[in-house]
Amino acid sequence: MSTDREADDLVTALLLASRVLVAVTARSVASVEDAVTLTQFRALVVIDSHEHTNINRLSEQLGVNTSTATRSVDQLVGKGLVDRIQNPRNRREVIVTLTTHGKQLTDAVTERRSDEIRTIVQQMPADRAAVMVSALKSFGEAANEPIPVRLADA
Amino acid sequence: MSTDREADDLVTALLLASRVLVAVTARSVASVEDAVTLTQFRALVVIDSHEHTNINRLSEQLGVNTSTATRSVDQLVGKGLVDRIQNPRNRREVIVTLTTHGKQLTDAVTERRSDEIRTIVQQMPADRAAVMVSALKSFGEAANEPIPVRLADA
DNA sequence: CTGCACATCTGTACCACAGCAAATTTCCGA
DNA sequence: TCGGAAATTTGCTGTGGTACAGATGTGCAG
Repeated sequence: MSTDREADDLVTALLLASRVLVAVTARSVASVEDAVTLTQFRALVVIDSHEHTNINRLSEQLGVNTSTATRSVDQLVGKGLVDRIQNPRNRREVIVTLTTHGKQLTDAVTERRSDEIRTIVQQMPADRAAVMVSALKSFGEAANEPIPVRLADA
Repeated sequence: MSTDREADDLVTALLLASRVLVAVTARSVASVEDAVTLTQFRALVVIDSHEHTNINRLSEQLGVNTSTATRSVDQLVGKGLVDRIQNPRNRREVIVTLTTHGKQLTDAVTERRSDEIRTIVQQMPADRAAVMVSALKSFGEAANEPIPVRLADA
């Protein structure tokens, strides 16, 4: 970044955009709150992104006790959204994976979020939209590098 | 937007940025989870943004029963974060406002979020950052117009 | 003044979630 | 083989969020 002034402007603009995107995300998650609770959905997302995870790592990712993770998985199994599989290499471990039903649910949330974002994007002037893509990619890349905070509570 | 192709690229880029910003927001909120729960914090945010709100409107904004809103306010009052004030015009109504302590808490969260965003922004190439501000403002404005979804669960 | 509607609060009940402690099964190194 | 560590599960307990129904107090129209 060149000047502090420009940086402040960008931070402010991102704060504003952040509110919009968080609200969009909250709505998309709320659309499946009849099927699963917020905690259960967070577990689904972790399982989706870390295929073949066990209870321990799941609990770490969620920042909760292992017993809590066990019971979250219990409920998700009961709803037919995930499967418990014994690891043949290590029978102490349980591997948790999404069922097709569970995958459909997480995909539905993402799709709903995409739809809302697309609706907004279509209202934007073309010239602004054109320059935004590379800038956002750059932002995403910049975010991946630093990781200046603890991961537990993400 | 000009072409569908460009629109899809932008939606994808925004989905990526959205994940970053949601994670940043989640961390900033988690930093005060010792003081208040997530639901209580959501109430604080509503009260902060809609100064002089009553229990009914608060419950509508949160999408919960009025009794739930009453009890959330109970707890927030107990923690010294909000004040109940009898509306002199209408003694049926209770006006809820943030105490200075409550305001400090919500501000602290925003500040933490700004700090994290600033850290990311400083990693970006200057040329990308320069064009991003106007584009993001345009995005924010575009989001305000449509409101294609119900507000209750925001 | 009376009755109805409104705003809030209270009682009750239920479920999700959280952690701690203990039990069980399994793995692995000595 | 034996003992400790690891992974999961289960029992127990507490807190919080939520809704429904009902009580209380207040404003307002007739």
